[in-house]
Amino acid sequence: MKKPRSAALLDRAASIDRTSYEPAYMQLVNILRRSVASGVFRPGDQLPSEAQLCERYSVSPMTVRRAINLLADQGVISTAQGRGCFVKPVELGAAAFHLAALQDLFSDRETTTVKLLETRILSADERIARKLGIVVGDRTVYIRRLLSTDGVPAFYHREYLIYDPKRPIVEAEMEVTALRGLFSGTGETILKRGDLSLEAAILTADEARLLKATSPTAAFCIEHLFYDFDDCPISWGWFICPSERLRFNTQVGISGSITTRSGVQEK
Amino acid sequence: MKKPRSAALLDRAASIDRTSYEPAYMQLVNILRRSVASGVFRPGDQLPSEAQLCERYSVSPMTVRRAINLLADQGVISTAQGRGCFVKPVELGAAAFHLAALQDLFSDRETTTVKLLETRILSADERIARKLGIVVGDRTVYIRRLLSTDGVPAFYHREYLIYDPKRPIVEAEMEVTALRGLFSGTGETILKRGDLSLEAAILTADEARLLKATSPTAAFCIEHLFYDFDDCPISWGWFICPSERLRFNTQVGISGSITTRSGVQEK
DNA sequence: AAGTGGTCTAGACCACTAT
DNA sequence: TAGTGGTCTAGACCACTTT
Repeated sequence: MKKPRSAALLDRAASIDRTSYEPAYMQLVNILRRSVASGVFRPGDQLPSEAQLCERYSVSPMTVRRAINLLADQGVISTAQGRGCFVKPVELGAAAFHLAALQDLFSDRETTTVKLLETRILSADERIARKLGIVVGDRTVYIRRLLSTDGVPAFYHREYLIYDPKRPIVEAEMEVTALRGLFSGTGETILKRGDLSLEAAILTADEARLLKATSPTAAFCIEHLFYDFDDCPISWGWFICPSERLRFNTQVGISGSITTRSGVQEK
Repeated sequence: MKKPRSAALLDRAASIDRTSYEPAYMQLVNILRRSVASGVFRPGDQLPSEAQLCERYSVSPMTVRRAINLLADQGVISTAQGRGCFVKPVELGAAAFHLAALQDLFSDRETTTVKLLETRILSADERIARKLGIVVGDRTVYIRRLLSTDGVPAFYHREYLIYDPKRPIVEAEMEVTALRGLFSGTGETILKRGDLSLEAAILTADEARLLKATSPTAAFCIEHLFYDFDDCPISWGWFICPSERLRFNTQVGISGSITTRSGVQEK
């Protein structure tokens, strides 16, 4: 078995500032992250043991442990009981594209408008019935919306809702605020969970016309199936957004960034 | 201010099994997750205070704290100092599509083959030079690969590598194992970090022919820019994958699932 | 003032790995 | 056997919010 490069030396200048508002465990996380980012520790290297870190930075084992756990959660290191902590190499499979990009499209601005294109009662065909867990012929509400920011069409939304006169979901669901709340997690909601699926698609002629896009245009299509608290499907639909108006960006590996309470920020 | 629905009652049957291999904090995470999933706690509800949880489940404050932190990390609850812990509503913006789906395309199977379509030295034009941080005319290595699983073309990869005779990256980079290792995080790598960008695209005639796809076909295009340990770009390229051969799936909200050490699993 | 979450201590014991 | 990570205790003190 290959002997891993071991901890040559820690950044001797770095230490925990007890007067800082920043918690000790977070300072330690950032110290170790910087050590990895600057090449003091390379992929495969073994980190100093927890006991060594305790002594070096004058913190208790629980504080070191917390920093170690955070780094492991962030995918920076891997831990192996009885062996040690090791710096992980870059892993492309660990990358994730966050839907927050789509959220930002309209939820940050005050200039978002929703145009209701169509709302009507529709009898469920076999395909809809199967998805929503109802029987063919049951009534659903078919909704088509166009969301624009600053007057530019951003995305097009089609949705089949279960029609239930006992539940006032139709009115609430059609509002702008309902969609905004859905993305930002604010406001009331009767949804417990949802399954999402992302695919690439080519806009149909109708979609291209609505979205004021040149045809043919590539687009993202986000299919959603939402469930209520009884785990019954209540909404099936798609968000369609031209690729040129939405980019998913992410990073893998360690950059020279620091970690804050709310995530990772650029330096 | 609206009074939140408070903790009516915890699942009285649930308790921490001290003989279980499963740590106490993880058992507590799952107990609380199930409470949310089953509707005992609804979005907006306040959870029992940490002190109450300590007493109810006979664990120390640190153990409760750890469970609380995990649930907050998972997006199940939000915490507010001085006020309490509250169940978060479904937030579409919190959804993330993981590239592990692409990784599975070939890394799980033994039947993955890489066909090198082209490898040649290329003088950098203005566009390439800007991306790779070199000057126009500098030599780069242009590589085109086709990755197939079970004989079916899965994705097409084009890449510009910085040509550096001092660094044996060219040989290593061209191997199948290099790509596999890149996705799975195994093997040696000289990459420190990478920026990724996902867009939807329509296959060109050439791409459709190579990928044996009908034209026109929608595809995912994952642009990547990799950096070495000196933070210098060394590789710029694209993975192109027909949408019909790759779907990104994810969930938002709480399902009736349990959490394990490695993430979230279906029940 | 009382209650809440947030941090931290200084150990303890266990399971696992390497020598 | 020694060293490692993994869990856990039983408090302490602080900052913040609500009453």
